[in-house]
Amino acid sequence: MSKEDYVCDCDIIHSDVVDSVQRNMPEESELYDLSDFFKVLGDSTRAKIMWALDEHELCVCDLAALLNMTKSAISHQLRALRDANLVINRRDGKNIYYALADDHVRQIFEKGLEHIRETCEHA
Amino acid sequence: MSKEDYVCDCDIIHSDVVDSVQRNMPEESELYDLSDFFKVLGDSTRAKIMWALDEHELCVCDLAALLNMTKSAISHQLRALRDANLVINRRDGKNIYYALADDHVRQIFEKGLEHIRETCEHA
DNA sequence: ATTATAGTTGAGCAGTTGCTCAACTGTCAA
DNA sequence: TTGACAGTTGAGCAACTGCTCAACTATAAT
Repeated sequence: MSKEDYVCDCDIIHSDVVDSVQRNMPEESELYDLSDFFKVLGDSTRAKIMWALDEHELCVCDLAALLNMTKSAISHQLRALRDANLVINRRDGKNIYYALADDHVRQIFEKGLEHIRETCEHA
Repeated sequence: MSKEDYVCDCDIIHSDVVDSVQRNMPEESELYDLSDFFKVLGDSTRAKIMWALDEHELCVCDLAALLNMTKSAISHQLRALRDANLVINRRDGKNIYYALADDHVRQIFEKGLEHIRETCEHA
């Protein structure tokens, strides 16, 4: 790959380091999936839903009442969370109950909370 | 708060559980900060930058060459990462070197990677 | 001083996202 | 079977986001 092939508008300063990092780089698709994962947590409505489900299994109506939003709005966000495998659901009669998908998700979510609490202290 | 004050378009199914979760709910601002934190990681360009900086301290030009993007585009994203306290920088002559802010950030980022790798296996 | 390169910044545009609205399905009770 | 309520879905709109472009600052070399 010659210099002309780069969109990059500068000389390469540390080509040895860049090459080394380049070689270790995960697949494009993997970092894409990773950012998609964080993107789902990166909305305050979904963060609230995640926090609530971390406390207790809840149905759509419960979440709508808790966050004072419509069932539709909640349902749209739950779909995003389901698609990202962050929550699971089960039907019981007319209600559909949602819960966090697994402990891994719980850990990341709680570690995030820890982080911002620490950052606030130091700021 | 009477039922009429709710935007929510449904009866409250489990008012006892909802009340209990409501009481434990962190401040609005805290969950807002948390989602902002995840939002910053929720973009593939920023995820790539974070991954690269997890490997090695790099200057803006290095990152531009590595991701084949303009300095401007990289700089804009680095600003977002700086504002969120995810990276730090130091000037050395004409170059400004960026690195991950702390181990906490590193842990969350790496835990996220673990998670999506596991999820892919199971899917 | 002048020039060159590293990096930042603000405006602007195209693409994305979150909510609303209305129409729909699924389950239960009378 | 009919009505009521839980939940989902797709279109549409307003707000937001990431990149480009051009103009800017900062440092170093001549």
